[in-house]
Amino acid sequence: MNKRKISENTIRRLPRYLHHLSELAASGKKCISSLELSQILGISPPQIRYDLGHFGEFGRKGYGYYIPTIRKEISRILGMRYGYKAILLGCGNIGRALLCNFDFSNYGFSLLCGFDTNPEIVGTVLNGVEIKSMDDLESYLAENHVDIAVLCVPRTAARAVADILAENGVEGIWNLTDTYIAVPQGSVIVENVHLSDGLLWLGYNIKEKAYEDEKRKLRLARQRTEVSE
Amino acid sequence: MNKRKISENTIRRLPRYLHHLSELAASGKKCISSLELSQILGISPPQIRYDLGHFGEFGRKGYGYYIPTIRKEISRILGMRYGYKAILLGCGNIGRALLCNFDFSNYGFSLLCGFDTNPEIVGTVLNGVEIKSMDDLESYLAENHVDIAVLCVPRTAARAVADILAENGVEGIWNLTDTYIAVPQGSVIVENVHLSDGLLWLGYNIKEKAYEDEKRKLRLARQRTEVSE
DNA sequence: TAGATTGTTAATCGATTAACAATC
DNA sequence: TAGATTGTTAATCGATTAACAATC
Repeated sequence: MNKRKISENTIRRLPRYLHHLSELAASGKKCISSLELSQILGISPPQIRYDLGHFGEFGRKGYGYYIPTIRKEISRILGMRYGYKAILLGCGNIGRALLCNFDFSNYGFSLLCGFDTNPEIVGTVLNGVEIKSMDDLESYLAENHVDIAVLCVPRTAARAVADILAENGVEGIWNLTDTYIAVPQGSVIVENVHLSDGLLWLGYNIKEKAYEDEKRKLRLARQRTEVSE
Repeated sequence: MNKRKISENTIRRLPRYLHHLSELAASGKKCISSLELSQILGISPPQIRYDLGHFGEFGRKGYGYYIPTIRKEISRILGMRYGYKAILLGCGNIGRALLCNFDFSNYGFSLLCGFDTNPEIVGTVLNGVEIKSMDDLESYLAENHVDIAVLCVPRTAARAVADILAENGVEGIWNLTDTYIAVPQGSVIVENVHLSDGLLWLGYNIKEKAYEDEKRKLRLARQRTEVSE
């Protein structure tokens, strides 16, 4: 372990390592080499060793990595033991889907409450989480420390709500609206999910694959003609 | 424009370009330089020019890019004009959220129907989309060409459903379940969204920022002591 | 001990950017 | 024309990987 710079890509890979290691642990596996892990992840063995090497020496030469140790270490690196406090803004379809299905505690977060503007759901409890009025957001933030806001409001409200969050000490915004949010450098940290980007990426790759398949077919047809001549 | 290799990063940036250009178009802007666009996107001007340069010469020297042209070009590159056919698997909370809120047609996709196992919702219509029985999935795929499957089933069913999709000619899987799916090289293309990865990334960055802030505070305190001595 | 596998450096590879000719 | 900005090459920067000493 040394002070070499940790790349953004390394950080982005850590949650993936954790996910697969948890699956392996659930299946009863205790130990794994970087080679075996690389086959599951599609990431090269030196890449895995280098990534982990930024944070310490977690493996054992000649054996590999002990899964419980490495899971604990990655959780620690990701800050999962801090019990970050989260609130959820906007309990429409997406917000409700997260409220009801997403297991925040499994990732070391605790979801304090939700906020919405609709008077019909304000005051109700969804999956054990109370829905408060959006009007009370600022006063709530003044009285409670919130680390992360899960932003699920309509796109038209996204910027305004993000500003309130940033001005009131929220550390991070998990932006699940269908727009991007930009904040000044050094202010709140934003993860812009923007789901549709992944769908468009798929569309591009399907187009390219069809094109490549077509090219290969033509090449094969040409070869066959040449042989028969 | 030439045959230089197009990087994965370039493709991943295209949907973002498109999103911001659409917002600019909606605000009535007609023309933009790579410099101005870079300030909106946080991507360097040469990066933008280089990215676009892979696909053609869309700008005008001395002026910049005409927004309608560049939007059309990026849509074309992403394959948005092919009207890809999509189906949605699993109409639980997340699936329903996408059915009701996600504007597939806005991204050039058409959502044909949904599938679920719950007999109470099979046969119903949600936001104009018919929900069919999961039992009929294979026969549906045999009779209809489907480009993309939006996978929202429970994680326990994810792999089994993905296999059926891959074996029956679906080109791409937009995997919104909370697990990763691996398929053989050259088979169906998978986009593993795995939402929680982004949340963990936020957690890491909050931890690091707190640590950096702490270090800076200590440094300042030390400097002040030295000055007063 | 022999075999296996880590941790880490140096070499390589690929992505970004600086710079500038072309030209609107 | 002068000023602005693209498109593209060459230079730089950073990320990945090959290789191997260390060692379980």
